[in-house]
Amino acid sequence: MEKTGASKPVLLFRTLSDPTRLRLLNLLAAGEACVCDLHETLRLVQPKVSRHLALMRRVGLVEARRNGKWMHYRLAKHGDPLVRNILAGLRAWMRQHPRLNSERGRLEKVCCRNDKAKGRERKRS
Amino acid sequence: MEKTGASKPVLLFRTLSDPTRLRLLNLLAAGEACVCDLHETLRLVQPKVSRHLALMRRVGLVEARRNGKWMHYRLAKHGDPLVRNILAGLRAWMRQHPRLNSERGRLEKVCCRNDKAKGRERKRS
DNA sequence: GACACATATATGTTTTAACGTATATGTGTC
DNA sequence: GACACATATACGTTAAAACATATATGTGTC
Repeated sequence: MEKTGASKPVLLFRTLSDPTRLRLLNLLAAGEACVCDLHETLRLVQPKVSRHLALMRRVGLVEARRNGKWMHYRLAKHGDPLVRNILAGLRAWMRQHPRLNSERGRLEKVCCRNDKAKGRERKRS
Repeated sequence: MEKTGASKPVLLFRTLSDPTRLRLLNLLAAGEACVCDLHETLRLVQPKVSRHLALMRRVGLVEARRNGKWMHYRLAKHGDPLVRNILAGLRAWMRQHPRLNSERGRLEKVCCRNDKAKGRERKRS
């Protein structure tokens, strides 16, 4: 392994080279979110979202935090200048992309709705 | 096609997510080079190098120029800030990578040697 | 046109990654 | 412990990428 020495950026780029993962990163750029919000916003089946999040987590792009039944994902704080640089460029690109912007907008609504549901659930107890 | 709108960076990242292509970019970061110099430096079979160069050319990462029998490849001038940003970060990373540095060093020697051969060939005519 | 050399592409095969679906794990409530 | 819900993983299938090898193209020389 690691014959040519370029394996770290290769892994990074490979991880970024999937539309679903970029859409997830786009949503997470707006802040922390739980899996249900993400998969509902993107209208993707839950295992698909979980799988991609797990992959990005292994690579160190995102971090996770459990809160009761919910897993909250967020962008990782990247010490590596290469990663920081690339993510900054990517976020700039995403900000001027209509469809991705509207997905971020949709996430807010979904989050809101789900937070209320969670609230109600807690009230019942 | 283009359902989520993130296809451009996806293509870019996918193109960058291969060790051979990164090694080629690393060599081209030092300047123009012809296919024979590249495949000799990396000790890879020629079709493999040609294939990867063709792919990067289609994506717009590199440009080519024919000079007699030889095809010279160079990094493309990237108008797109995303590409520029990413390539700048990548080059910075490569510069501090020993194995990639030594490959760039080897390229110089190979180039030198091949240029002499080309010169001799031209002299013969 | 015949030949040599540099480069490109085509072909068949193998590897890798994404997918959908099913199922497992983990947590809170009763 | 039984159940409901959120999330994760396992499994079999399908699609994409990389590969080695063979062959085609393109250019210069005679």
